[in-house]
Amino acid sequence: MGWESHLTAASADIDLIDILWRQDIDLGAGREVFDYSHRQKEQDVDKELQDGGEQEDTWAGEGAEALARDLLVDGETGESFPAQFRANVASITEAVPSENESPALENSLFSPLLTGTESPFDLEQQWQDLMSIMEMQAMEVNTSASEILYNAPPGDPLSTNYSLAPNTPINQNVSLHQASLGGCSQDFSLFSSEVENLPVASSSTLLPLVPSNSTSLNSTFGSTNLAGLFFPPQLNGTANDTAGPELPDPLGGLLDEAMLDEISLMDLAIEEGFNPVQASQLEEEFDSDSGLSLDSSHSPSSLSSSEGSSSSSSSSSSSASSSASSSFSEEGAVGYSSDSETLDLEEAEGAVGYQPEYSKFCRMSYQDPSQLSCLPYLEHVGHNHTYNMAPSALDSADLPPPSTLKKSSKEKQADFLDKQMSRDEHRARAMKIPFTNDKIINLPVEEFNELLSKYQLSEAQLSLIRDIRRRGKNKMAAQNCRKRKLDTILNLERDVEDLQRDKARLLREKVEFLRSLRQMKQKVQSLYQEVFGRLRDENGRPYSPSQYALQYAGDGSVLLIPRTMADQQVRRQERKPKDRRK
DNA sequence: GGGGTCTGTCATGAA
DNA sequence: CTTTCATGACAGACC
Repeated sequence: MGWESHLTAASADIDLIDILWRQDIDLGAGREVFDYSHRQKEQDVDKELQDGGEQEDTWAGEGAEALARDLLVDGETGESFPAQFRANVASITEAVPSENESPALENSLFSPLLTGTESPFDLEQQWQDLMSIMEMQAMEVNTSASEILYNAPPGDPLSTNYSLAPNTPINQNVSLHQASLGGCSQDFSLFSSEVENLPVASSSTLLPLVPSNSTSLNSTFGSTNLAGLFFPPQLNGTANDTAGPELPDPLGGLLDEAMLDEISLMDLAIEEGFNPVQASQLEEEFDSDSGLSLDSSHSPSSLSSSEGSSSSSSSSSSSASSSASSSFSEEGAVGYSSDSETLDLEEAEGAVGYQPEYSKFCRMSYQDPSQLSCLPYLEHVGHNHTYNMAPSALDSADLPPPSTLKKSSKEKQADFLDKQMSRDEHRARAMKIPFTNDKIINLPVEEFNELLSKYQLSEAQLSLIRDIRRRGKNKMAAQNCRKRKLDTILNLERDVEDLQRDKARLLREKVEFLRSLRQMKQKVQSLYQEVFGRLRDENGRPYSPSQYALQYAGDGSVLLIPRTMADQQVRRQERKPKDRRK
């Protein structure tokens, strides 16, 4: 059924995630980087190094936002940089005496594309995404994929995907060991205009950018330091720069801020959420999901709509939910002439119009006995309660037994027929009711009253007839009610499958978007490092990444500006979104 | 014998 | 007020 396709979709997602994860491993993002305890430890060290303290919320403190800050979330892509990363950088920078002190440099490690980490964090949404992934894993027959996620250390595939380890090929590629830009020439094609504009920008506003022909770049900065160039200090609460302006995003409209926030949050949530305990809990949830325990997405509206759809789709069994009562009841009243004595009677009495409706209930086990007569093999399937009498049996019950039968067999048949008769039929026979229970139950009120008026009936008889009618109608109502309930369940299950398919597809798309985003970001990082590393001042010396930063102007030009200036601008730009979100 | 399912019935509320 | 219908709850029959 659809279940299989769902399974395949789910496994495709897992494959995709897994592939991405492996790619990131190839890129050098080791899982140990995300070790939680280690991270915390490193953060403590960071606390001592940083003076601002505004980013030093504890993990337990302020939930997602605190998490985001502590994880040094990339505001652009949501990539979270574990603290160990910072520590490593700090240790490297210590080896470079010419550089400024760790706080600034640490922060300078982060991409100029980094924005403030504050984000409109829809944690619940992220959790739902997580649950989706879990769900897909739970449905995955091959457990290997789920093991990867469940057992993975805090650095889960996704978060690992979007993390940048210090030794990623990107950084290596852009290291200034390379004499030319060939290594990333294709990258420059993205921003060739900016590169060409560099000299113009420098001459017009700020320090002149001296084209680099030096080969001592690496000796001065080291590739790691160059990487450090790449990251503005706005995440840093320290001296020089807490709020340098985030450099204009070269990716421009491609990277919508909201989108980036969401991505970053997703990463965090995933990183947070993928621990074995929660995974198993989620698994249990899904295991116990019978299709009725629906999540919030299956709201009453969904239910009603599904019922409405059931009416239209599932053999037109019921009409639109709210208006179903009247029409359905009509159908039901006629569809379930379960106490009907004979089909002939119905037809003779003008109940013919009801027949087409029988097909509606073919799926149900409590079908109209008259319908069962069309499917004789069903008569003895399942429960054979004495309440309902098969039409054929009813026929022979009302008619005298065939004379060809021996008396003993007659008695046997009579016993059998007695057993087949409903209790009300027994009562009616005992009370000598002069018409069939089918008439009693199914005749319209007027005709029913007419029928009663034709006979002289005792009070007891009338009472019994009214009870028979009431019970008969209620019996049909109960049958209809149960059928509706079953249809509703089936339709809800179908809806759940559809929604799960949609969700899996959306998750797939999301992962693909994240991947392309990551690639773009890496290109930008490469370009930044390449450009900055080649800049030389009047004396032919490279610029210190802790003192200068590149800034992309709106017109496509690139400016080299002092860090302090850049930080101020970042601070200004950071304030705006915060205000907007309040 | 106990549990699950199916079915009929009753009580109740709504239309 | 009566009738009809929907539905939850319960019980009996059956497997």
